[in-house]
Amino acid sequence: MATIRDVANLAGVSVATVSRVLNNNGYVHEDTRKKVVQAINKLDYKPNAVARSLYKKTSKSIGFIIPDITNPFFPQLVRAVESFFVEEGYTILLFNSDEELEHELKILEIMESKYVDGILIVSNTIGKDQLEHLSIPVVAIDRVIDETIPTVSIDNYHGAREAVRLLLKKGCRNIAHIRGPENVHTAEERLKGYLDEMKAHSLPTFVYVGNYELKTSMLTTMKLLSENAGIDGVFAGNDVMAVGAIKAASKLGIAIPKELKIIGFDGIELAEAITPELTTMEQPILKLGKKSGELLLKLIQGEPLITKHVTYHAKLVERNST
Amino acid sequence: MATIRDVANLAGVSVATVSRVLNNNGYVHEDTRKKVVQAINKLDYKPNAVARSLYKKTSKSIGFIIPDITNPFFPQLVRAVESFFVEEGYTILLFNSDEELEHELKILEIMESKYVDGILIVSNTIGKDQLEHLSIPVVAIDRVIDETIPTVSIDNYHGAREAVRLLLKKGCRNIAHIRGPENVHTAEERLKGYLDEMKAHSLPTFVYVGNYELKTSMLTTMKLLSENAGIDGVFAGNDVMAVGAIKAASKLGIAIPKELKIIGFDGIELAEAITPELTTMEQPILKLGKKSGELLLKLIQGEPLITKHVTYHAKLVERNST
DNA sequence: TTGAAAGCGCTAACAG
DNA sequence: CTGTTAGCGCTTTCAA
Repeated sequence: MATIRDVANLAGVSVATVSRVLNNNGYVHEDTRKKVVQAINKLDYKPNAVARSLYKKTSKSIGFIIPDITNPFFPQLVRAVESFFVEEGYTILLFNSDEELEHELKILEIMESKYVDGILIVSNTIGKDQLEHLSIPVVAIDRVIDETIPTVSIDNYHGAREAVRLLLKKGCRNIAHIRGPENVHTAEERLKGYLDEMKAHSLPTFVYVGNYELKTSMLTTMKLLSENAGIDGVFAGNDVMAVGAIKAASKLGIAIPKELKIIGFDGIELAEAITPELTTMEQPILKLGKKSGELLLKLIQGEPLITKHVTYHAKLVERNST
Repeated sequence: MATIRDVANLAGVSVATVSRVLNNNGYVHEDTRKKVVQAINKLDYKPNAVARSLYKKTSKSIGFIIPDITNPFFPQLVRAVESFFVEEGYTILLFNSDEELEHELKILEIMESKYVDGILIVSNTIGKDQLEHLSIPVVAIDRVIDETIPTVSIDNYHGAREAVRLLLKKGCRNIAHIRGPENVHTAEERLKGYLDEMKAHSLPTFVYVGNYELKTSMLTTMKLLSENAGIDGVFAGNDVMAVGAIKAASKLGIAIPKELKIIGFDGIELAEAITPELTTMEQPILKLGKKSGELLLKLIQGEPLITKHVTYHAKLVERNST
């Protein structure tokens, strides 16, 4: 690999001059510029990003921590984030944390030592303390970690209420909720929305704990259906669990949506792939990704954030499961 | 951020000594080591990976190019690769190429300038020429790029034959194939397998071109069913298209598997999420990821590769669509 | 308009 | 066992 020195020698100039044409700053005579460019081409010279990083204390890279890329919610988010930052000349370092705090902390250390310019994180486990002392800008996605740290998320509470409202409108009266894991912020909010909406209509509530996974949800649905006669609607805490609920109904020979109506939350692609297609509260996943990229970039560039917290709304998408 | 010099000053030793305790090489007296360790802790010092990279010409990072993380085949692959390399102390730079050559080449340049230690790539578009002159070890996954470059893939040809054989065994005689995009290696191999197996049984062939996507495949299936009476089996080039075929059948009111049997290829999680669950030729995706990691790591460490090409076999997983 | 030289933080000879 | 020093490849004063 050719270095800046090789280019300088070949062009018969100093490295400083080469650096100037590389970065397009400072004065450099048109003739010398040409010589330098020629040398660059001839040697197929590419500036060494590591050396540059060392000096500039910036790496043109973003660290992105997600729980698990295998969870269908994240591929789209990652894609949106990556697209945004590639445009801006940044590279994405991707880490799966499995929501394990210890792992997350290790990742944070790696990021510090690698001089990442900014951090994007989706986590329930991490707290503001571990993030604040970081000296690297951070934006949280999907889950609010703390008032002080910038966040892009959606209004889970009202989304949940709207989901329940649809079931109500469709005639359901005995609506069960399969909630996401305890202590997970999104799951708690959605639960609260369900509870409040049901209470507002003086209807009974049926809450079962799921873990945002398909198989467990299928089993849970079977259980909840056998334990409670007359359930005519299910609001699942996310789409994956809703799909599990649909599978359960189909195994039990229960007709959807005639006998049982099911609504999910998230708007992942899977919702459209299955039969019947799943009605869901669709999150603007791409927007989440893009907006969090924008906030982080501003932070990196030292601009102040007017609003630290951006909240989007989930949109009802009616399909065939209701 | 504290530097090695700060640590040295605080501990009252030279930077060399600090470096020695950091890297655990060379002699250093137990007492001095202790002083250094204390200073490190006191300052919460983390070695600067960028500076280290510059000197060692290695970055402890791996570049990974995939077409699109949004394609359900890749999350699992990425996860497997990431898990493997995290263990080994490497970081993953993830890039989506959309299979665009121009984009792939730009990514390669970025990787060179960032001193990535190794490259993993899934691509149909790139050729050996652009990879060979690279001076960074490369391992191709899923698709053979060239004899000369190490590859981990599966035997698509025989997998396809086995898929067709199952349909045959189940009594199908008019089996259609929705193939993947033209010029895509995996798609060509699977097509060849289908053709040869059908020919071996002197059965007619029906080939339609898909693009590995769900919606197109659904439309294509409708078309193929309307154009050819008596189709009783469909071998889809991948699971996503098989799901599309199932949706088409369900829209048309065709019973699966009674009237029409469908088999896919890949073994993605979606196959199990839908109803009826999809029979498929399951690829050992995790193994693919792990093995390619192993090969790349050997290459990085300068060990010779005994076998440049590792081929796995897809495994028939019978579910309810056949 | 250009070059010399210092230095980003670290590692690895080389002396001592 | 420890310190001095020369880089890794680049950017940026400071002079010329």
